[in-house]
Amino acid sequence: MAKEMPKTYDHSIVESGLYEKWESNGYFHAEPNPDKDPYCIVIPPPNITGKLHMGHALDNTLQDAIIRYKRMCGYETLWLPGTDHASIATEVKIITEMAKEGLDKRDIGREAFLERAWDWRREYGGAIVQQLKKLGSSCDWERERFTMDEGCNKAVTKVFVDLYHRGLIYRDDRIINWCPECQTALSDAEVEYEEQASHLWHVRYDAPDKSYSIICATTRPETIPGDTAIAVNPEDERYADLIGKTVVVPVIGREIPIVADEYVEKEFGSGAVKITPCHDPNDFEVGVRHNLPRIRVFTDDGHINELGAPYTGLTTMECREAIVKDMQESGNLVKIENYAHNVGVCYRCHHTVEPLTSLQWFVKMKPLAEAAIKVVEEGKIKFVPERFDKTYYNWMYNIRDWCISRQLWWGHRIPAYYCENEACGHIEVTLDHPTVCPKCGAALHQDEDVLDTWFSSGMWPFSTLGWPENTEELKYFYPTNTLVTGYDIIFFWIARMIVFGMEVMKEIPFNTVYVHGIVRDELGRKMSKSLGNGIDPLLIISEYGADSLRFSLVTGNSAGNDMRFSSKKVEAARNFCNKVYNASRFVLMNIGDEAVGDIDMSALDIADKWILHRLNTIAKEVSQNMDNFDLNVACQKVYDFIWTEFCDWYIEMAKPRLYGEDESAKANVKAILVRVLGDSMKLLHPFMPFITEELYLNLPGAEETIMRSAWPKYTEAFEFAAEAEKMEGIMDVIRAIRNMRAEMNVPPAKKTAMYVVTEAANVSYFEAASAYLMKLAGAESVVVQQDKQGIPEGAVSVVCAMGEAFVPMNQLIDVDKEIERVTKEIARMEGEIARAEGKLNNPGFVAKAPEKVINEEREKLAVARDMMAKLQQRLADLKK
RNA sequence: GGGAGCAUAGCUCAGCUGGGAGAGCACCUGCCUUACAAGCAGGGGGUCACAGGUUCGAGCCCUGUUGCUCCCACCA
Repeated sequence: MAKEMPKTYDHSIVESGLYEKWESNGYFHAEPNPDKDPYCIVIPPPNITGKLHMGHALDNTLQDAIIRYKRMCGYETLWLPGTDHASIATEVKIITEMAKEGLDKRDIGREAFLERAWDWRREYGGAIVQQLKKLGSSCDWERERFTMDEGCNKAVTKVFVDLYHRGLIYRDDRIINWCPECQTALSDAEVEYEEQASHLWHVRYDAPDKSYSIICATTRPETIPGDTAIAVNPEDERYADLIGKTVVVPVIGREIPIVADEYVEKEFGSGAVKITPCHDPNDFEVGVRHNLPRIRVFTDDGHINELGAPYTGLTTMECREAIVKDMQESGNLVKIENYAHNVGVCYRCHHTVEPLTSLQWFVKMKPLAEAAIKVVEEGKIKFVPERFDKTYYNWMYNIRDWCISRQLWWGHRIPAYYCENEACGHIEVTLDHPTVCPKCGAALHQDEDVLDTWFSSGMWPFSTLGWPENTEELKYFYPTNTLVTGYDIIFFWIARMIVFGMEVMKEIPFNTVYVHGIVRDELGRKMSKSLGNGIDPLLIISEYGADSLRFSLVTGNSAGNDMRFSSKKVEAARNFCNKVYNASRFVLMNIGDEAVGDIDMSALDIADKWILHRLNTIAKEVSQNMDNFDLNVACQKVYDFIWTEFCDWYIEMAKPRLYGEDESAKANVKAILVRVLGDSMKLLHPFMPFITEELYLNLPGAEETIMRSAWPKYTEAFEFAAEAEKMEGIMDVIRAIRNMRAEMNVPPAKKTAMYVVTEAANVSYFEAASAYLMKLAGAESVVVQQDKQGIPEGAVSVVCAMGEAFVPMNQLIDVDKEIERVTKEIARMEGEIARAEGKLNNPGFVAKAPEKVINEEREKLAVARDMMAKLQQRLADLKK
């Protein structure tokens, strides 16, 4: 096997067949299992319009890492996948596509349009699923769901009907955000704000008899035809005597009252505001308070209607220009100021949103928010990192009613049926599809509108598990465990899931929300279509492999923070794959074809104990980090362990025995190599599923798949703290000798004799490690002793904490350079002694610091003084 | 107006409950040492934004300042 392995890792070979095998063997599948604890993640369902982007890659890498870890830990692990119909996003795309064929959705009608939408879903909805598979996502595809499948439809309808009958969903003519481009209402969350340079137009409203006037400023003169009042602050003396009087709307000529309302700030502008209840949310409230008439002058498609005469038929922008011009002519326009203000735009099409009054369906959020706030306050749901609970509270405390009806066709149609008998006017909201009015027997027709796409995604954690049926899955996996998502959809989605979970299930939907940031481009810019700076994860995967992409997304950044995508980082990850691959190649080449037995724990040498101890420690730490959702730290630790400790040190230290004659030593070192490599693969598997599976399966004694093998756990048997510490001390000596050789320009090939002088307690350790000194520090022979007898005069000394190494190579060295090196060491040691003495001479430190810290400091000082003495001796010898 | 985050090596970023500053990349030196040049060995480089405070001890905790970013609200 090993002999045919090429020197360089090729991800394309390894990553091609594995996923299919995993999937067909059912490794991702979960079933309610009373013998195991459940662990469940529901995927944030990607839109069916979607193509995998870096955000998905990050989001799903994190989920997969968590789910694979938990699976190996022995949980019955379900990662439940699915896609979102994405009502408005999809409809916009389909309409755009149709427009290219010269078609309008109204031309083909609702049914034909929906057919087309389902076709779209069939055609594109699967693409993202395939892309998730490329990434290695271990989802249970047998349980794949869609927000508009039968079960979800049932859940959505039932929740709507129940909330309606409990008075938590209502229909009203209120001000909403209207996108004239998408021709639908939007929720507040679906409006984004952009600062735009504009003007502030100061307009004078005259009294009918011109005996007085009042000046108002506006950023939207096109709303003037809809004015139904002027408001001033009740405390404002300037206008006190005008309250209750009327003025005339310029150009329009209609008389409107002047009202007093606290909402008006005296200091801003002229202290008087024109009130247009139908086209501004604040004005709407003023209108309600003062019982003002509502004159809506905009049409749904952004034009002026007949109530806006004489501007009827113009677009809002044309109207703005026209009315400004007309007011200039009439002399009512007093002043135009430059002014920057925020304009709301549609989050899907980015067209300016018009606030306007419209008959829509709303969810009463205040009562629903209470429970949702409480469970976070009580810590039943935790955000990781914690600070995102503030974002959540901020939204929840200031929650406003949620407009859920959309004037779209692609989505869940609202289960409200209107009696066609106007005299009856009954509205029937029900799960059935009634055709006649239960009150009067007349015909019924269903509401034309569909629900906000986030209404259905809010139910995702329980609708996907079978609710409203009380399925085994629901009982077993709900509440789910972790929800992984970006901070940008806390409002859209997280908040609504918690609300619905508490309202419908009376139970939290998940206990942890792991929040990650945005993947930006290498310059730190948001990836966007308009900038064209998006990086396609699939291209990265084909060039470097999914493992490398995943690794680069997990390491080097912490939860909740944005990160920059860096191809250098992916390359570094690819190099790591190569490293791991070659380590495996080395092991396979050396274990040969014979079976590898168990580790003989009675025959471990110091290096063996060290690597097993380190493996054990890393397994414990990595588990803790995973449990704390510090995935980056966990991944980094595994990386360091494999590369530095296992590859750079242990494999090198294994070579003398592997290439030696002692068969039992050889057998044991093979067993250890297999064990450490195997466990390393397991620890790395959550992050790099493909390569780890491949390399694991090559090892003797491997189980059927790494993904269902047992996660390495801390074991008492591998606890060798004392020996490991000695080994680290010996490694220090090796490093110091290498350092000295490099500084002295000793050719790497030049081997020398070596004498180690150390205290009695360390002699056996150094003797046990003499092979390593030869292999790694360029020794051709090693003598360990407690004094300096027999050491050739003038041998170079390397002073370390655990002992002093003497390397006789007088001819090779430059005495002046050596003096310089030792002098530098002395200076360093002086600093060390001063630091330790400073601490220990501080009475406060000795009195208050923990004993352990004080003892460590004393130990350090003792070692430093000992080393100092040796260094000074050495310097004196050199100067002789 | 409210809230949050960031400021650490040339670059990108880690740094767990406070106990001698780390990684990757880049840079310098030497090595094709039969697992790996996508590599090995060695090295240089940081008043941890600034100012105070708490503490025996602060990159980490508290207060303030400066700069940058983001979210929410929306004073027309």
